[in-house]
Parts: sequence; structure tokens; C-alpha cells
Amino acid sequence: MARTVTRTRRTRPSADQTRERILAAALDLFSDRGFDGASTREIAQRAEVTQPLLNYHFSSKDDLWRAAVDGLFAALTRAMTDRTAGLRGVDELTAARLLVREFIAFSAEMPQLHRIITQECKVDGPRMDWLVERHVRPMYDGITALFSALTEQGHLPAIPPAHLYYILTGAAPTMFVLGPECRRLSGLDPTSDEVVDAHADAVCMFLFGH
Amino acid sequence: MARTVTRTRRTRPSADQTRERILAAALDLFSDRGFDGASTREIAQRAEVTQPLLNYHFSSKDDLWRAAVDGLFAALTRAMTDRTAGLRGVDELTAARLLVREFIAFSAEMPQLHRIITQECKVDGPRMDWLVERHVRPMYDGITALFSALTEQGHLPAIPPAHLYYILTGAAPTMFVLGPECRRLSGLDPTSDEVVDAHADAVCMFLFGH
DNA sequence: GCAGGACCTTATCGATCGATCAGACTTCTG
DNA sequence: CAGAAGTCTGATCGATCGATAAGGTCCTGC
Repeated sequence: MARTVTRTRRTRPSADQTRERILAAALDLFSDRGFDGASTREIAQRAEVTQPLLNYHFSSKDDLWRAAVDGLFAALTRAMTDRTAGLRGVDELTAARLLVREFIAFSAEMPQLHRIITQECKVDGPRMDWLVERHVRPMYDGITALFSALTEQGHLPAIPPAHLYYILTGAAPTMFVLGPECRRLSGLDPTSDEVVDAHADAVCMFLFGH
Repeated sequence: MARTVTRTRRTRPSADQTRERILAAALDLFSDRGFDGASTREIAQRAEVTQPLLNYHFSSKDDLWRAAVDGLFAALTRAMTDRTAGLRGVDELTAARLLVREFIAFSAEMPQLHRIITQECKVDGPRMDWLVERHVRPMYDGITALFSALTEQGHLPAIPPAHLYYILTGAAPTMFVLGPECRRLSGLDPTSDEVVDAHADAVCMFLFGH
């Protein structure tokens, strides 16, 4: 594998940079247009490389998609674990509010995550099984565990955690997933810090009481 | 136009039925796989016709997509106006709860609506302008008007209506949009009446207070 | 009863898709 | 310095895409 040899020997710095440029371009186009709608030629054009180079760094379009999605969920995991690490000694309710805010901030910065989930998980397809078992289920388990603990302590109403999960993962990112539509309909800029903070305020107010 | 002539003269009953079968198949496949991912041959196969027949009844794939989306939003409009008509004399908060429940019930029965919005409205594309101005904006105006009235009367916290809109249109349908994923993750069947009712209970509790 | 329109099919077009191959260029190694 | 390995490109493959042309069948109206 050229990839592993390059990574271990690091003979040229350009290969890894090129790989990262391809992954970033692929993530944007896959999340925007879907797996079928994103052509490898357009991904290559955005990454400023030629199209056959994608098949040099990745064995197939499917492999490129998986690598891009892996990077995306790795960023989510890193953001949430970093945030959790800074919450030692904080009471559980405050910690939960801050974790929800972190999830919303990440969803605003990387709406590609939710775009890809909604593209692949609505119908059983060749990529749904991989995506759910590898990435979505850990996210589901973490969020529902948090909500179950909060419900037991009386901080949330007695709603089954599955419903809470889909309320949160719907209410939190939709404004950012539909960014261009939101800008056009409401005039708000969903990439601005003020709007992101206001949305986090709103979701937390509904979740944890008025 | 063959379409109008058929409808006015009604020479053969099969033409309109075929048209409806094509529209239903197109709606399912467009919402599942996106505009690019849904091939006209697969739509034709699901409608049990040959592929060139789509270009006989519709001038292009784009025209077929627009016709299918028109029918989808017409069904939403019909459901909501019918529900509103049955609410004379009901106080505003109860009416709002019932309208939200109707919106959730429709989203559960026809998740294609939200799937198509999220496919087309995340990036400016050839179909987003048409979809937003023709269908999404009226929905946005109706929902935000309802929320603004509720906020003025103190039934909702003072949150800008745009945020309320994206919280509702995210929290309400996501469980049904991601139906196969939900079934796999939680074991719940998002097409069953019990789960739909439970989700409506949860969203209303989330929105209108614990 | 036949002329014409409505409805549908088979065959096929050019364009674009993902993927592959041979070779060129660069950099490291012996 | 010569060869090997890593990185990238131009050319091109077969498959599939949306769309069209041409023809056939059946019903309707004169």
C-alpha cells in the first residue's frame, strides 16, 4: 500500500497533504450532493488534482467516502471528549448543558456530519450498515446514556431516550444543515457565532426547562 | 400537451393512472436517493412502465421532479388546512398543540417531504430556488406566524421565530426521516401509531413545557 | 370504416460516470 | 551515478445516464 509506506517513511511531504486536500474536497461534495451526485472528477477539481489520482490514494470511490466519513466522526469524537475532559467537578446538569452546547457548536461548524447521516440512513443501502454500526451507534449510545441519567435524576421529563435522541439530533443541527435555506428565509447567518449561540440557548431552554 | 388533453377528454382511463404511478415511484426514489441518485430507468421500473414513457408524460427528469414535489406539498397543505378547519372555537394553545401533532403525523406518513428539503436546500443548486420560493417559504411563514402569536401570548419563551422553526422542523420529523436507522438503533418502529403518538407527546412536552 | 390522435414500446443516441493502464517526473537509496 | 520506489498525469475503457426517434396499437369521431 502506497499509503502506509508513505506514512511510515515520509519520503515526500506532498503525498499526505494531497491526501488531506482530497479528503476535504470529498467530504464537502459528498455531503452537499450525496454519494451518487458527487462525481470523482469534481472532487478532483476542487482538490486541484487530476481524477485518476483519487484511485491512486484510495482504492475506489466507496473507499474515499469511508475515509472522509471516518475523519468527520473522528473530529466529533475529539471535540466531545475534549469537552468532557474539561468538566471534572461540574454538577451533572451543568455538564449536560455544556455538552449539548458543544454538540450544537460542532454541528454548526461541521454540518456535513448530519447531511451524510440523512443521506445514507433513510433507506437500507450499501453504506448504511457500515455508517450505523461504525459511527452512528456509538453516538446514539453516548447521547441516550446521558439523557437516561438526566431523566433518572429528574432533570428531564420521563420521555424514552430514543425520542429524546431524535429530538436533539433534529433540533440541534437542522438550522445549520439547511444553512443556505435559513439565510434566505430568515436573513440570519447560521455561520455567525451570535446565531449559533442563540440557537444553543433556544435548544437548551426547551430541553432543560423554560 | 398530452397531459391536459388527456385530463379534459379522458379518452383512456389508463393515462392518468399511469401518470400517478410514475409520480408515486418518482417521489419515493427521489426522496430516497436524491435527484442525481434516482435514475429514470429505476423510477420507470418501480412504476412498471418503460423508461421513455417518463419523457412522454413529463418533458424532462427535472419536470418530473417538480411535479412529484408539487403533489407532496399539496398533500401537506391539504392536511394542515383540513386540521385548521376543525379547530373553530378551540383556544389558541390547544389549537397550536393539535396543529403541531398534525404536522408530526404528516411527517411520519410522508417523510419524503423533509428528505427532499434537506437534499436540495443545503447548497444553492438548480432546484433550491424553485423549492424554497414555491413551497418552503409558505411553510416557513405559516409556522413562524403561529409561533409568533404563541410567543406574544406568553405560551412560548421569547425566542426568535426562525430558531423555533428550525427546532420544530428538526425535532418533529427526524425520527421518521431516518426510519430505518431508528428501527435499527432503538428497536422502535417509527411507522407504528404508538411510536408516532409517543413522539408527538414528546415534542409537545418539549415545546410547550414539561 | 377509416383517418387521426393518444398512449406506449423498442432501439439507440451522445454525454458522463468510475476505473484502469502505461508512462513521465521526482525523490530517495545503494 | 544508477536503479528503485513513490507520486502524478493523459488516454481510454465499458457501463450507465437522460433524452430522442421511429413505429405500433388501440380508441374516438366523422
